[in-house]
Amino acid sequence: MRDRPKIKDIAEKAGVSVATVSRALAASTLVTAETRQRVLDLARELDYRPNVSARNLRTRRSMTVLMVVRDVGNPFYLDILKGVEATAREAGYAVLMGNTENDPARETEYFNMLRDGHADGMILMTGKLPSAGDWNHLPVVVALEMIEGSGLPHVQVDNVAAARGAVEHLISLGHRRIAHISGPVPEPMSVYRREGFRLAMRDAGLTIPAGYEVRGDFLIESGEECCRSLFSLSDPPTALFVANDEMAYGAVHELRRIGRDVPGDVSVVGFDDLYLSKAFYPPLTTVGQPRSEIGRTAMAVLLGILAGGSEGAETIVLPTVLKVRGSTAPPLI
Amino acid sequence: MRDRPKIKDIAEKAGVSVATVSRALAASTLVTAETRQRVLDLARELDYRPNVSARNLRTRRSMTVLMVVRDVGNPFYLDILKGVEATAREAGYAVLMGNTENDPARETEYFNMLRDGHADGMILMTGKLPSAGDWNHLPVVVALEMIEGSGLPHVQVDNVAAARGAVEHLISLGHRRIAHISGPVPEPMSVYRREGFRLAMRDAGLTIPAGYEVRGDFLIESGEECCRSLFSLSDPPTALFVANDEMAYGAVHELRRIGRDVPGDVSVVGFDDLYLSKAFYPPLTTVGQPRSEIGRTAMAVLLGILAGGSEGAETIVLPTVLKVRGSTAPPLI
DNA sequence: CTGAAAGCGCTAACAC
DNA sequence: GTGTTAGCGCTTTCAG
Repeated sequence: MRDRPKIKDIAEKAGVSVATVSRALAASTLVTAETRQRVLDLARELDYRPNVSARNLRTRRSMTVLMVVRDVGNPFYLDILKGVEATAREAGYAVLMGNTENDPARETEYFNMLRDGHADGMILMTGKLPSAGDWNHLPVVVALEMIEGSGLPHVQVDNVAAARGAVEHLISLGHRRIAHISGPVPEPMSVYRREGFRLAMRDAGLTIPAGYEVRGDFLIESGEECCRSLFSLSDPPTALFVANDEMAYGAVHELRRIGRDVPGDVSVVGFDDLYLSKAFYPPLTTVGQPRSEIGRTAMAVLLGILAGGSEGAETIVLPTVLKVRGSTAPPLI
Repeated sequence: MRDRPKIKDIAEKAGVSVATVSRALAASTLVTAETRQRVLDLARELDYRPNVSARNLRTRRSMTVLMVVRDVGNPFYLDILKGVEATAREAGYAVLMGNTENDPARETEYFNMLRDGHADGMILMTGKLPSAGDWNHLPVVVALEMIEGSGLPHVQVDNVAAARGAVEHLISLGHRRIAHISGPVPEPMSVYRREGFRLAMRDAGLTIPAGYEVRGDFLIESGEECCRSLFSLSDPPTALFVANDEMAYGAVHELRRIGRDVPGDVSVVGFDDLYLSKAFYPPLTTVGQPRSEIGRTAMAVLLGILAGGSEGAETIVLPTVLKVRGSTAPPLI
């Protein structure tokens, strides 16, 4: 940073004005090919790099986007981040990471970064907006989660339909006593997946016994605990639809501990298809989300907004795929 | 961004100069407590936020650091990122993500971001420096990997000693036919872990049979392939030391496929202690790295450099812990 | 303690 | 086509 050559240095050496250099660098048509080449050569020779702060100040853009998640430590976000990153860099944008850890103050703080010029737009995956303030006109794309009534564009999957499909798979195998380990209801995503479970059961004419819906928090340990609770019932289930893979890992772990074979005694379906789920034992049947594509699409929508395009609060729904693997089988009876 | 209040607006309303407002906002001692309060109140009222581009241009700092990895999609980096992020934000720094995917052009590009003012410093976890150019005086901290002769500060673990400890664990259980699935030698980290394997074997007076060292690439699939190669030997091993957990998952997968029980027939030790390794079946014995602390420490060292402190190329070595779980047991014989 | 004024390095009118 | 000039919004001398 210290003593870096600036446009003025190039201008002097080239015997032209700073404006011409700026134009040449910007590949403007308003320059002779010859002067342009001279400037370019000089720039390379001096190892010139434009100062981004100066450029940002002048253009009022930062060429940076903010990707905000609840927990950077969650592997689920990885492929999404990768998709966002790839699409962003193709368009010349850098990606800043934001991590809220469910702290309202930090949620607000990241929104403020949009206003102080830190970033031009945001991909929001926390599922919530700061309580105070008017955030609706900001260049924000909601991904993964759903913020009802926000008027913001969304990129997501149909959690209800996907969950329903997963439960229908269990039903089609012959299961009738199916339990659900849900996420942290009443968060929308958890509610949707539970709703899919209920719809599938209802459509098959099956009732959900008392105690067959237990609430977890998406972490491995809570999968174990919920499973324990389910198998202390007098009439335990033969199949589990678990709202995410991590809790499914925990559930399988617990089942093994209490001596139940998966899928021999109990079938288990997860949700998300984390990349380790196929290496899991038994390989986990689960709902695959197109994570990388969610990231790419969300970024593409954001780029559209930043380019001054679509103001409409479109909702893009991407398809899920049920990955049938080794953790599901027909019931014993 | 549009029509945001600026310092000038506050100055006018407060009836002071912009300089005074700037000072008040910076909590300078050169302002009366009273004027300061007036400015602060006004700032809150107008919902003022300083423009970062302007500030960065003037101060010649971006208050941003760059964290560069080979592959953002690798879960291994998660806790490190989390540690970096936490320490960075405490100090008022934002974290930009860089993803090289082993592309030399991108590696150079991220270094250039240091020079164009995009970031003030960098935490480098790719294990390599761009070939051309003089990067040694830049505020860069190498984490996780080792770049010999770079003259840069490092934050890492002792891979040789850790690997050695893992193999000694297998030896102490009674194993003598121990094989090693290595990472992509000759990358330093892979070489070190293999070196630890060799030292432990040598010290125990054990020889390494031909074909007992196979080279993988750190991915699940290569664990499977390497394992297949090992168990097509006429005299296969009774224990495996695998250079990372992902390949260990693949190896266990393959062992199961060919009908070998883990740890009954074959013991397996991994390296990294990914957070799913304890939910794996069998729970994986592995070397735990203090990932979050690596991130925090690397960022702390970088902050020290940015504060104009230590120029010395210190190397900080953090401790590893062997997590003995269910994938290792004494050999059958 | 406060104000006036000078830029940080760049882009974009506006002239020629 | 090219040069001149005026800022972008902020911090920081330098006077007072």
